[in-house]
Amino acid sequence: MARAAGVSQATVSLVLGEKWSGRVSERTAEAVRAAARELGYRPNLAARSLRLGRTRTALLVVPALTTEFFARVYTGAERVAAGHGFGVVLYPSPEGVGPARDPFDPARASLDGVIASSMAADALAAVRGGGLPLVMLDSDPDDAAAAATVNLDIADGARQAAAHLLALGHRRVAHLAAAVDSWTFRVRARALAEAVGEVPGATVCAEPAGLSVEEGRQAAERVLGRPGPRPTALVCDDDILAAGACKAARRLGLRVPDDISVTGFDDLALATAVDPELTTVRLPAEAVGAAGMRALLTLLDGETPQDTTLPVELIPRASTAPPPAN
Amino acid sequence: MARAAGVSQATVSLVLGEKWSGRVSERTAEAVRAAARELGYRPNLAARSLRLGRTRTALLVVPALTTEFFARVYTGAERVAAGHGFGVVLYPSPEGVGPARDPFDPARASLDGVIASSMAADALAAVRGGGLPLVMLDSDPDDAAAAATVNLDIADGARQAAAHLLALGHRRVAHLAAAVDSWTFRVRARALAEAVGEVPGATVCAEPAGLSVEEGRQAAERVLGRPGPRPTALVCDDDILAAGACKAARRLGLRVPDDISVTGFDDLALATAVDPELTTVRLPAEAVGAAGMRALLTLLDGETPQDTTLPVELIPRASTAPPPAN
DNA sequence: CTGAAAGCGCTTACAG
DNA sequence: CTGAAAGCGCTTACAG
Repeated sequence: MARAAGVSQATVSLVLGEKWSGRVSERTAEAVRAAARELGYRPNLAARSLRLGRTRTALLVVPALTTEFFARVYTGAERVAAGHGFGVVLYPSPEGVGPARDPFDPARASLDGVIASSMAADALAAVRGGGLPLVMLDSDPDDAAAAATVNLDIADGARQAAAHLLALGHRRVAHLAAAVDSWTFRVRARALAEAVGEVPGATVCAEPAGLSVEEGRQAAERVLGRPGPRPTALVCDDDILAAGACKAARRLGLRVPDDISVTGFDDLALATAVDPELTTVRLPAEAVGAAGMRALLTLLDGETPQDTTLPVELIPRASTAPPPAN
Repeated sequence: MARAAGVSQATVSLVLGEKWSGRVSERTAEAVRAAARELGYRPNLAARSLRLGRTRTALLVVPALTTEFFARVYTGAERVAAGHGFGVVLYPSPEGVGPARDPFDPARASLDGVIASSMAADALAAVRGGGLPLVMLDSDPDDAAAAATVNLDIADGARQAAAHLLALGHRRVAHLAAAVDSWTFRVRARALAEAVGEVPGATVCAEPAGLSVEEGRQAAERVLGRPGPRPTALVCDDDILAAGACKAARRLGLRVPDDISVTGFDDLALATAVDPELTTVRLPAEAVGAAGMRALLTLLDGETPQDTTLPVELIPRASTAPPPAN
């Protein structure tokens, strides 16, 4: 205890907590700071939490940390949290096999709030009822369980992709749809269908695919191998799927983008690692995390955060071109 | 407090802490459990930490969370931690611009130990001197600061890549070397040079590259565009660099693997997302995280963990082949 | 301007 | 077998 080196416990707390102005003399304050520096003193957070009844810790529930996208969401949330003396604890859904873990051990009891992605619905179910303030990410804004929602303008992104392809002259588009029952993917499907439906003679058909390169490749091979006129463009629900679609095209002897155009969603590093580089809808993952954390902080302040919808942007690259003359 | 619903505080603590056998009657124990269930009682972790002087929290220091590799390291560490009632807090090094954050705010004071990657050296410097138990990942085993080290057999991986290429008939290999001053990359360079040096007439030249697809591409273009006999194989320090190398080859009109072979390190999802799929040295990232956490737990038990070296495996895929006849 | 005291919710000897 | 009490290190009224 820094008390040994000067004054009383209360004074130390005041000075180090920046609440001393007009209550402690400048001389004393400086003495306290010097002693703290000397001793390398750090306040005990457990004691502070106990006293304050808050832990300044948030739980981020994500489907899996091994995907670049959610790693970035975390990064954004964490940065904002740090600026407010908050910490973010991750709760990645148990992926694959393995015993389901208790999300509250050891987190729950020392949590102030939860930020959750709609894709981590299962994990979230365990957290529900905790009565903790909840901010949902990329989710149905009408979900009553969430005190606030931070969304991406996903529908607009799907429309931008459709408009890009339509303007290029494509009329037969296939949608490689993520086989995940989540609000964000339903929105993509609906917006895409509507946008394409507005152009006479244009059609979309949807093909479900698990979220992996391999399953994307298989789904694309199904679509492209089907009898009847072949689609000239593949709109994929994310970049991973799009990478799989490109592999499928190549296997079938089709060139991207000359014979078939491909678009993705996310703009992961993968989008520019593959060749040709992917035309994709960039989702500002870090901004999502940051906005989620801000909303949670607002909630903890007893105020009502505004629902946010972040804009989204199509990045045209080398995987799209006019359809083959034929 | 569950006390209201039954007995004394001490009894509740004993029962819920599974320390009651022979000290509390079965009847009382059951009554306590029932009451806890009823009230949805959760012990306050801050109070427990304060009392026990331990927080059951570890800090994982990594260079950046946005890379799939470290996301997996975290996943492994987290899984082990959870099995022991421990939490893992991430401290990603400040990447790019932005104010350097204080790694101790709010983590430090409530940390029991640190697990750190050698690639996060800068961030670690801030943590040093904290006097916390430290487990280093993929680092120089002679580093005195670490109480334990968890390593990958990186040298063997480099040797496997070299042997694979040499067996295929390659004699001129170039090394796209990560431009990061870290033990793990120095080991790769040395092991590769030694392995190639053992074969008469075989040569390696190293070309530094920043760890991105774009910088990998540029470095590969420098190597391949140089006057004199062109290398027939490119050994890259990671998969990202290898993806860049493949793009460079294609830009120069060279086919992978017919004209030039490429290998990577890591075996990220990226390795099979690109076309052709990458021959690469698979590093068991999750196992590294898990072993790191186990070592830290051993340390916290007052025992001395053994240094670990995890085996590594070359995965031959489509980016390597015999050199062109010529 | 500064200090003594209470109390946050636990766990762990110590009595009984 | 069970309870009363101390104490972990803070912060915040409350005195002085």
